[in-house]
Amino acid sequence: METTMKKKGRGKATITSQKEEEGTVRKGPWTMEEDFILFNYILNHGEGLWNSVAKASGLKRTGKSCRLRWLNYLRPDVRRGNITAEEQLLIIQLHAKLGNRWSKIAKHLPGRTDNEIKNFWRTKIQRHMKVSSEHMICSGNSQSSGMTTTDQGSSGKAIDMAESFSQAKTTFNVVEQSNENYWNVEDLWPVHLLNGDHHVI
DNA sequence: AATCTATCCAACCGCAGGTGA
DNA sequence: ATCACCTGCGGTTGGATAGAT
Repeated sequence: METTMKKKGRGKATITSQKEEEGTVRKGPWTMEEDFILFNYILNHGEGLWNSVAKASGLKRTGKSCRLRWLNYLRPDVRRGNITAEEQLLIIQLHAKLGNRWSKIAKHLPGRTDNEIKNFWRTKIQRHMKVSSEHMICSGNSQSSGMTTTDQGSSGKAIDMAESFSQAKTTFNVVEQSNENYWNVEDLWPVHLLNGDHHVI
């Protein structure tokens, strides 16, 4: 499995203040220790009731934050990186059908999170559409498609995208991501086993 | 080597819907 | 019917990193 966790902090980094240390809500990147606590708690007690999870586990995080961390990162079936060509095609087709219903789209892609798909769409597909749109405008072909780079206009265009995906994927140059500087979620498992729960997923 | 720019993506926020009192 | 709380979703932010200059 490719479930991994980055060692280095990413995303919003809210400096942990003295106040936060003293009991208020913590924000920003999760530490490995927090991941470990949450991971073990959920393995022992199950998912759901996120506010209870946040309180009972002793994490100074909101229930929302715990839920997000679990769903997007710690869940054992999360697949990371390397969105395959087939997955890309599926995303394009589903987006054409469902629009920005990322969670619905994610349900069709086992192991992929709505956040990951959303990020993928925004950073890869939308940009590709923008680039190809500009290219068509430059070459005088924009009149037939009425292109736009917004989501509103992207669904119809996505159908074209799907149709021309075979060619596109050669130029997409997407997804080959490095997994260096990651730690594995599996790294957390042995300790969990030591805690006496052998029902590993 | 230093600086600038573009890209990635984890995590936040606000809102809406569901549920129970 | 109303209120409060919880959960889930979609949009956005901004720090880290890679690549270009």
